[in-house]
Amino acid sequence: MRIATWNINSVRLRLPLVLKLLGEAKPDILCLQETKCPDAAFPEADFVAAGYPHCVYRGEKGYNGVAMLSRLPLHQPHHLLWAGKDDCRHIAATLDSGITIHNFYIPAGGDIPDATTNPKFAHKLQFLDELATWSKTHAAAQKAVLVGDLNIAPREDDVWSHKQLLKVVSHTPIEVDALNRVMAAGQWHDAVRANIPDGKLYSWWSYRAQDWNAADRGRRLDHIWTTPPLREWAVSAEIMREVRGWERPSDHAPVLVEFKF
DNA sequence: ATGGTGGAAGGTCCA
Repeated sequence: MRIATWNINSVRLRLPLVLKLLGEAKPDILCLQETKCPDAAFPEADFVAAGYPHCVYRGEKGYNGVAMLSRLPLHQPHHLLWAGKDDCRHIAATLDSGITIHNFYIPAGGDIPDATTNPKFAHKLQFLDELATWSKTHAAAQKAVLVGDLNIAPREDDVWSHKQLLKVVSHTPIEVDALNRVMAAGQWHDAVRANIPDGKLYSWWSYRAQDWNAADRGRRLDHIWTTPPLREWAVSAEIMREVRGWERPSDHAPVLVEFKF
């Protein structure tokens, strides 16, 4: 089974790219973030026609939005409220095997890494704090996969320059510590780094570079984790960097993990 | 130190 995650930055604008990815990478489940699409306008019929008959999605106009496209039946679709909002940053569903997939879009956090002056950063930290609390009681013993745009690059080799990004939201110590607390609380296992342990690895490159590929100032913001019962089942991982070079791309590349189940 | 781009809007906000 192959599970992929991709921040698509408008599922309607990039519908042809999603269909191309489904055709080329053939994931069994593709989790999307930033669909920016109300549910009534979600292009479900296109995904059904492409061989993904089981779709769950939660969107709103303009911002946020998460979805899962699946070849396999998805049961008990649901979501939880985070940081006191109901803003389409989480959706979950369970496979026949009893494995639950959680798809998250964690707040980006704004520009200033200070929770006292920047409400967006405070929101991000509150979301992470609640995710840690929830992970402690709901994750470790379960068969679960957590994927998504977590908007944090935790390791030094998850960013192009650790030193230059220490004060840049997505790689500040306060965020990295918060994400590490989530991982510890749920005993979450990083299935991507477990399979690609060494070297620089990115899943996002800014639109603001003249040549994103040549500059290569990326960050690994998108993640696929498992709980301990599934950790040995994740046998390979890939970040599809070439997709960032497709026409009118998302600024994120898809991340894919293959499981032996 | 600054500004750079892209999406959904139809203002600006968000990333």
